[in-house]
Amino acid sequence: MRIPSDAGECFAPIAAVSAGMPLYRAVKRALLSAIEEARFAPGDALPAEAELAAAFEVSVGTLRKAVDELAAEHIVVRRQGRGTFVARHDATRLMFQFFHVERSDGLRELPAVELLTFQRTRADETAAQALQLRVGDPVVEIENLLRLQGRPVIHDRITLPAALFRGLAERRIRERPGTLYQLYQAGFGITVLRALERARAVAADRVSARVLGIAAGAPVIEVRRTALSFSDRPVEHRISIVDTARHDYVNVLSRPGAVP
Amino acid sequence: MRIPSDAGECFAPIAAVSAGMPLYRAVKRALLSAIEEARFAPGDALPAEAELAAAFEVSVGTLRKAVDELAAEHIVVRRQGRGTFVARHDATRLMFQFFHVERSDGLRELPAVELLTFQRTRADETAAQALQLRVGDPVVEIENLLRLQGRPVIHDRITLPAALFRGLAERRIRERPGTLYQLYQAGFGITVLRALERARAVAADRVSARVLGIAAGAPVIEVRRTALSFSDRPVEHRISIVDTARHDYVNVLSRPGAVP
DNA sequence: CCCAATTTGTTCGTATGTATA
DNA sequence: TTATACATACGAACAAATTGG
Repeated sequence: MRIPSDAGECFAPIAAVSAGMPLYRAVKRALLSAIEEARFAPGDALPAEAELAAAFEVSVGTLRKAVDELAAEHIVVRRQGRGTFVARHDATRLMFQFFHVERSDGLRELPAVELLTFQRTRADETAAQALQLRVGDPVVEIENLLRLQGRPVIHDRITLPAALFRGLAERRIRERPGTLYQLYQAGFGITVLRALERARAVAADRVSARVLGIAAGAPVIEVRRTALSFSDRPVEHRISIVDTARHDYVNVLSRPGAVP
Repeated sequence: MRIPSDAGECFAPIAAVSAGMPLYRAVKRALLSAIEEARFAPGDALPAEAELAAAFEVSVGTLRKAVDELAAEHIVVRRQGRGTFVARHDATRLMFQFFHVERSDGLRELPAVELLTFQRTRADETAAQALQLRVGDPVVEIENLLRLQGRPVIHDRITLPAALFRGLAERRIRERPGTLYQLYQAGFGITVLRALERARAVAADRVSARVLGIAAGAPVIEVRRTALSFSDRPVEHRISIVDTARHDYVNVLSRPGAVP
């Protein structure tokens, strides 16, 4: 026996909200808002489908269609027999969704990260534009070196809006147990959902060349990434210098799932 | 009044085929096979959902789930009130699914293509591996120059398995009305469904530098693309040299649709 | 311009299968 | 074993877009 649950307290019947929108989309928005407002934290289970359907006063099929889209966007994860959970960042997700450098022979490997510098400063024009800040707004700048097979391959310069990362200190980065995005999520309630990347070839500047142990002027890829959270809000700007002598920057196009 | 249609002639009842597979997936496979075998050509309408469901002896809901996945993979396109159509390559699809260079200010533009060379030759090791051929197998090599805003930006060297492109002649490429992938599809029954791209930074070689009007040795991005058709069969190998002085190689991550 | 037929899109409700604890 | 949860499948009804008369 089980207490009839509390989904009714969490969600109001929909309908009124939907303006020309299909019902399942209105349900999706409501669920999205609940997750965004942290009424369900990463790792939490959502109420069961039947409960949610009852709370929203929609059929199970409609509720499922809403959850289908959230699952396709990696915002929730479904596990048959267990429940539906708010997606949590982990090494696997980083690897397959956000890490795009692999060995030329195709082998993928988790990078070993070394923090080089940490400083509080003010947004320059590039960072301000990417993060939708004003020039001079306070930001945190992090410089990382990523190694693959012990060899330095990526030099990252990361810019974070200080307003979103209150209390971020060098220690928290050094002593974090998992990935940086796990720290964003667990430590600051910021979930990175997707990212835009633009790459170009440049000659390695002196700093990156020294860090990566290559000749200054060697051709490297510069990747500028803007990481987005809910409502496409930018939460991180990152410039990566990638030594592509033994590694590639990969781009798998159009994989809406398995293509069996 | 309408003749009861011929879907019954095209498809047999499913069930027997499915071995541990969900029914909707067996239906999907059957539809996929029909499209792959060109029983429905690109641009053709599939039979109506009700017809297909009747032919397969499944419910409309099950049929819809199968078609949902095909639509998500861009293999078919649905149009409310009109029907479901086998996807056809066009400039828009090229632009959004396969063309990843855009101006640094974010503006996208269709490239103007100039054919530089066309020759029949034999696969080298790189091409053979990418195309799953043996070294020395006959291939067609095409060299293209792509301009954006009149300025040369991309130098393509394309390798095609001659066995798949019987009768391909320089004229057909020069006189094609649309994109190269449209020619593959309309002229040779080869549909490019997705592609894998690996990029690295290199110093421009003398040939590409001259073609692109840049200094030899300037840093450029080299993109190696393998285009895949049904069952992930490789049908094209392409090495693109991209001048990223004014343009970027873009990678939009995790966009399973709109994120509203 | 409107109407009717056709087709996909949305929603409902129910029943059964399968994985998990 | 039992209960719970998601996964699959069915069938029906209505909405919305399109087309042609």
